[in-house]
Amino acid sequence: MAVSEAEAIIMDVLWRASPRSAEDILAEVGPQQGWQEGTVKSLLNRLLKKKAVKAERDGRRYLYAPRLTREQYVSQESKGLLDRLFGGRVAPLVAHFSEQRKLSKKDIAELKKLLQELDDEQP
Amino acid sequence: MAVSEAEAIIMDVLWRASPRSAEDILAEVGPQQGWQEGTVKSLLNRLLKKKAVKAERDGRRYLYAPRLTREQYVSQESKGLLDRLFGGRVAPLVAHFSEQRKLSKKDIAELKKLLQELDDEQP
DNA sequence: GCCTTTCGATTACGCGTGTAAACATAATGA
DNA sequence: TCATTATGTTTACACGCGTAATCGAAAGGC
Repeated sequence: MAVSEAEAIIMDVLWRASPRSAEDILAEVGPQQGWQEGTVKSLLNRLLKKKAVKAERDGRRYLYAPRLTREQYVSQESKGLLDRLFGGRVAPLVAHFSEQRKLSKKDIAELKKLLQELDDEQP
Repeated sequence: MAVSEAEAIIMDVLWRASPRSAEDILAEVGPQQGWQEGTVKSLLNRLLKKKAVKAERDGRRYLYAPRLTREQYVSQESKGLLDRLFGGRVAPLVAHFSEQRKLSKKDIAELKKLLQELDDEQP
């Protein structure tokens, strides 16, 4: 089963640093999201059930760590969107952002460099 | 409120051609999705409630047409993903697909052309 | 003028989600 | 030792979604 949006916020905290306790996670995400203890605990339990995180006992409490990597998650999500909306092809996606004026100077520069590198590695 | 995934499939039919009757939509999408009449009608009603489609009476029945454009929908969805996963920047997204070997020759060629055109229009 | 067919509208129902309260349990402090 | 605290587990509840069955009304057919 898929990691939901609220769950992904918890994952984000764990991707930044792990393993960490529930208290620790709450401290980082609670104030910002307006979540309280029970909410974070529930989300952690659902993530455990989905095998997206693992928990290791540390005395009285648990320390949580990702099992699903950020790369895996990002891949699933972006492939889903690419397939649903752009026929699975990257160029139309970029064209869309270009039309939407969502390409910054920096993006353009980086994209050029990226394409250059691709040329270099496959002569 | 957001257009859900099943609803988006109905929208797709309407984006391809509209206005069309519920019967018509069912014929196109039912067999393929395994949906039957009631399902399509419900989805249409939810889309009406969300103001994503409009309905115009045609004798005994209605003809449905998009109110939300495909462009709008695609923009919302892709901006959402971009912001959530790539800090709102396009280059990292493309880099991700590149690392994932999801860039075809064709993509690369089109991207080069796109960047070239961007250079041309802003000398 | 009724009966059947054709549409749309309403209602239903199980499941996941967001958000937590309530409960259980073990450790700790008085 | 007994109440309190700290943690995790279970239960709750409203809401949206996927999927339809049912209801209601209008339009023809006879």
